Amino acid sequence: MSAEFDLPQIEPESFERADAARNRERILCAARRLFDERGAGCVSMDEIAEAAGVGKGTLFRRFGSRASLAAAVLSERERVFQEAIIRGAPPLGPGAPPSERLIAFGEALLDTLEAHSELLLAAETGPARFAHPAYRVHRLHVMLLLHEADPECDQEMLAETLLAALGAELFIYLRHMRGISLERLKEGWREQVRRTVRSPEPV
Amino acid sequence: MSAEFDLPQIEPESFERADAARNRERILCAARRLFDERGAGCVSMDEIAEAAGVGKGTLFRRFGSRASLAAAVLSERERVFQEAIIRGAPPLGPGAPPSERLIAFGEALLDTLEAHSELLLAAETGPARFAHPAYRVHRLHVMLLLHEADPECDQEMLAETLLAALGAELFIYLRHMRGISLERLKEGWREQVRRTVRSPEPV
DNA sequence: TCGGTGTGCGGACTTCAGTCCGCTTACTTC
DNA sequence: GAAGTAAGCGGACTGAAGTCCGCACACCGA
Repeated sequence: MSAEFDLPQIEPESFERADAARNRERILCAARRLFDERGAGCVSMDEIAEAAGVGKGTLFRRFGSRASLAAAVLSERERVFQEAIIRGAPPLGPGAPPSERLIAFGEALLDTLEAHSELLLAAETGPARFAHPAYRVHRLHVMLLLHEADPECDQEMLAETLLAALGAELFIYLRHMRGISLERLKEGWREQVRRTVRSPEPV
Repeated sequence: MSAEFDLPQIEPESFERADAARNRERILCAARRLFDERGAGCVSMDEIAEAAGVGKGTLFRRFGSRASLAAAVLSERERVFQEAIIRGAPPLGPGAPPSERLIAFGEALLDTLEAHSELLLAAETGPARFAHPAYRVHRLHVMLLLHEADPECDQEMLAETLLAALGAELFIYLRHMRGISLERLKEGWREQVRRTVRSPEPV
């Protein structure tokens, strides 16, 4: 079932002039390097443009905003993650019971946050972030698993609220400002999934 | 039990010179008016300073940031809300069973979001927002109710993740970009609370 | 190979949040 | 009431995101 995603793809940009493609690579490359060296919060768009050897206008023409650029830098990793979810081994991929897959999904996302929270924070800007292809894939995945686990529930709403618990702002606050361990965050996620996924108590 | 909050209070600012107090009032007044007239997203700090008849430096000295100013504008409403939670009538106030109080709490927050989402969005900036006094009161309230409902659960984590479902960004996306009705959002909250609040299934 | 054309380039410009610092003035003390 | 002083004021300044538009050159057809 979970194979019929129509993965909204992020990059190819149907037909692109050669100079445009080259500049895009340059920009992504420079951005990746700078974000990596100094942390996403300490790199300005001007610096990225300069390091890439292109004008600022070009940078914004390609990527539209700082948040989009950060998302584009993350997209390779995201592609691998989606592959693991859709066709990988259980419990992340198909084969395990839905609640276990949901748990594995959240744990994997928390691991990504642990490794790249700053970049993920930069990619999460304003309410529009929920419309981003990557987020939509996550949502759809969670919805399908919830449906499998409990066809009666309102998967659409529950998926949104479950995913809200995995947002970068909350993660950074809990992990770095409150010092909560990654393991405890994962246990919190497991508990939330266990509580959410059972069919409702009979009244 | 819920009376032993040590409410982190927001405004009084122990002793203030007369001109400082006057300027603060002017600023709050102008901000309230402009936010109201044109929407929080379309008002710059310069405009507020000008409308208040003070310099920009004064504005920032008083309120520190745009987000703090928005929070301050909301604080009167927040005070009333806290009063209703702590000493008001059930189901929001004490007297009702904890799950009902939790439901009423979320519904009240959703009503506030419906009326002031833009302002709440402006007040929610970056991971630091979770350290704001108002948020901490909400969290403590939810934790106490969860503890009452189910002393075994990890109230701290569950409170954070439940509250994440009531964030302004998610609300604006669901309500205004996806067009989901307020009633459905409330029903989603009720379902989430029902599922969260029961004690875990025996294994 | 050589125009014609429209996509894409670049960097000056705008806007806005937030900072800095020399000047002013409300309160205190005598 | 006068003088001292520190809290407070204001607006010029900084830095960063995002826009605009005249110019260049990559690609296409001949």
